[in-house]
Amino acid sequence: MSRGQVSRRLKETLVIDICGKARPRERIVETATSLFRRHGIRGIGVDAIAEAAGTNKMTLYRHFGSKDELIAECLRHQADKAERKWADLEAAAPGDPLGQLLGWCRLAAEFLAREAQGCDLANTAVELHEDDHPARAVIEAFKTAQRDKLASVCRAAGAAEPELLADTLHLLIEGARVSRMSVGPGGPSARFLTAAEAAVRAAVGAR
Amino acid sequence: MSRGQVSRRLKETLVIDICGKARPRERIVETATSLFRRHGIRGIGVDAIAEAAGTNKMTLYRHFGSKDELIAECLRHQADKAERKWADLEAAAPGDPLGQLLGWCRLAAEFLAREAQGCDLANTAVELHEDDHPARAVIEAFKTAQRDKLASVCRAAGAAEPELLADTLHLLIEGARVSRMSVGPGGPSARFLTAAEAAVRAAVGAR
DNA sequence: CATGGGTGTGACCGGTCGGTAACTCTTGGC
DNA sequence: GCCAAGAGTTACCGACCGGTCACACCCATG
Repeated sequence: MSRGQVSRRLKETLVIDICGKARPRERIVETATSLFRRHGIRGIGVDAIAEAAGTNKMTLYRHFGSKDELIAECLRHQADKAERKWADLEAAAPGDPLGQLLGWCRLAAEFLAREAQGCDLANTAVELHEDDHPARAVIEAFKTAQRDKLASVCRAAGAAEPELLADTLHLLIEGARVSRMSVGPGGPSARFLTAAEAAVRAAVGAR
Repeated sequence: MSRGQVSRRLKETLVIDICGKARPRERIVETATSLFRRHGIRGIGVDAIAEAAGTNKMTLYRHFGSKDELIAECLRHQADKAERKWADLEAAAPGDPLGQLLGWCRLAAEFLAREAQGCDLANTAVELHEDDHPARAVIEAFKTAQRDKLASVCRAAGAAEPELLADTLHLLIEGARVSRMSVGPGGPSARFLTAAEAAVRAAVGAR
């Protein structure tokens, strides 16, 4: 009664307006990702996620089996999204690895200035404490892949020590994101771009 | 009954053997710190903390009022401990700020290799999501103070851009600690010392 | 028109959580 | 030896958690 009066058709329409996705599965992933971000993985319940996604707990469990699997799925989505960014970088500066590297620095700095949250993957790694959690493999694979991609671009750009430059840039961005969560955007993370560009310049010489 | 048979005197003795502290308040802080580290702040209950500290929930609440206040107190302890390290650094290389800076790099790298956990303060910043949580002020003050101390040493060491060097080193160590939690000690965090020393060398010149 | 897969609903389970109350016991300082 | 302060014990509260169940429902496909 009361809220249940609204016809199912109308409710779905409302949800589509809010979230832009018709199928429950994707609505759940999208909604869960943003709720995990806002409240932390342990800070939001599956019931609240399902309701916010305009569906219910049963449908959620039918799709994902457990909250832990839902977490892993959300991270997989985020990882895919991040990996697709490299294609944009290559498209923006084709055949110019140094340009791609500097583009990566600029893109990371923009994201840092715009978005309050840190990296979902890294944050989850901090929040989870079970070694066998399904999300752990996703996190490790993603972080390793990101660093390796960075290293290959550094190598192509002719850096003196490409592995060291890649690790340095990786540590800088990772540190900037976590620092932003501790002291906000006015802290050391504001100097990320300057620090990163200096590291690149030192390794490949002035442009 | 059963477990309660052991006299209070004996129980306290056992706890002293385990934890090295006689007074409940300090045992609780010590125990809570290590349990928060192992299970996460939301992953361990006050009851379990009290029991592990060889006391009980009522005593815990009489001392700290709430779990949130206990969290803040634990972080305060950790912050104090970390701030005391700077005195050791100064004592090891008195009047030699560059030596202190390199000593800081080496100390951080050693800690990184030895301890699996990241920074308790930073991890808590990631885990907590309430803006008005009592721990937030502790975290922000500590992180800011650490960066400022780093900056003053960089300045004394004659770095070309002391603020930038301090931010760079801060981002590197912060990134190394969080990276270690994502991909373990074999990842980019293993290159922290090399990257940090390179940054110092570039700003101060060869030693 | 029939059917079956995806979906919605509401109730329920056992467990855990942070926090409180009332009472007893122990101990150190006077 | 007394007494207050600190500490221990037990039970309890209401809320919420992840997860399951049985059942009704809608709608596209045949």
